[in-house]
Amino acid sequence: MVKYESDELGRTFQALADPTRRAILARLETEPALSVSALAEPFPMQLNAVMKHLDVLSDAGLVARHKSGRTVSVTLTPQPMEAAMAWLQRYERFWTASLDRLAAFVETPPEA
Amino acid sequence: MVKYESDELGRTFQALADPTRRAILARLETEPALSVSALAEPFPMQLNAVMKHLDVLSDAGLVARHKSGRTVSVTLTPQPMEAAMAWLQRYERFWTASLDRLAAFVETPPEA
DNA sequence: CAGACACTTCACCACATGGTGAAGTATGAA
DNA sequence: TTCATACTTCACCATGTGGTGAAGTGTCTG
Repeated sequence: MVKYESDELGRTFQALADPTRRAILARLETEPALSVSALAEPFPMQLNAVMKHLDVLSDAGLVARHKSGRTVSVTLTPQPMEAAMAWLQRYERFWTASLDRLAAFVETPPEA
Repeated sequence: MVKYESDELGRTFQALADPTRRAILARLETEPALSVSALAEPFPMQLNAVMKHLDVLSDAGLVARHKSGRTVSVTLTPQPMEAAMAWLQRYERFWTASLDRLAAFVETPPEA
């Protein structure tokens, strides 16, 4: 279980897997620069916990923190999502054009 | 840390976060129905470990298993990816049209 | 039936994750 | 200088995750 590799895409998906983190990103979509405490305020958890989520998000490159004075403002840097979208896009054909073909595969014997 | 909720989207992203599982899905994209052992063969781990990955993938609804005789064939059922794509798509504007506007946000003081 | 084969399940392990409370560190204000 | 504010870090905890080896189950095959 070494996980020494960089695996950018993995960190992106991992970061997106938590509902709290998705909520943080969703808030930053409409309010483009929020302080850490403003971000944490709506959540039913301690500031520490939100900090850890922010650590995961910035390790994944999805947000950036900028200290100005004693407040730290968090901004969206969603470029890593582009790679995630691109990865998913390879499967798009399965739920658009050839859904019936997929259904056929599902019923196909294993040696086909 | 209850995690009682269903959180379909979270399970999807969680399933996609592991490189082994992404490799499994990638293989199923081109070879639409593979047996469990055929799927496991290229990986440097025991069959058990691959089984656990398949459990995660089928819990997320990304693959289906169909037993026929003593072999089990695994097929791609990537519908949950559609929701994941849709979620990501909300952020698409940030890396296409208004990248310069994003850059401006990054430099904006926190109270803006 | 006996045995191989394909898969599943069980018990276990090390490390990651998501939370807590409490203490620590700058920085702005009185 | 003193104190509150805004984060950060530390120590800890329960549970989840990704792997192992070994045993169990159902299905062909000789």
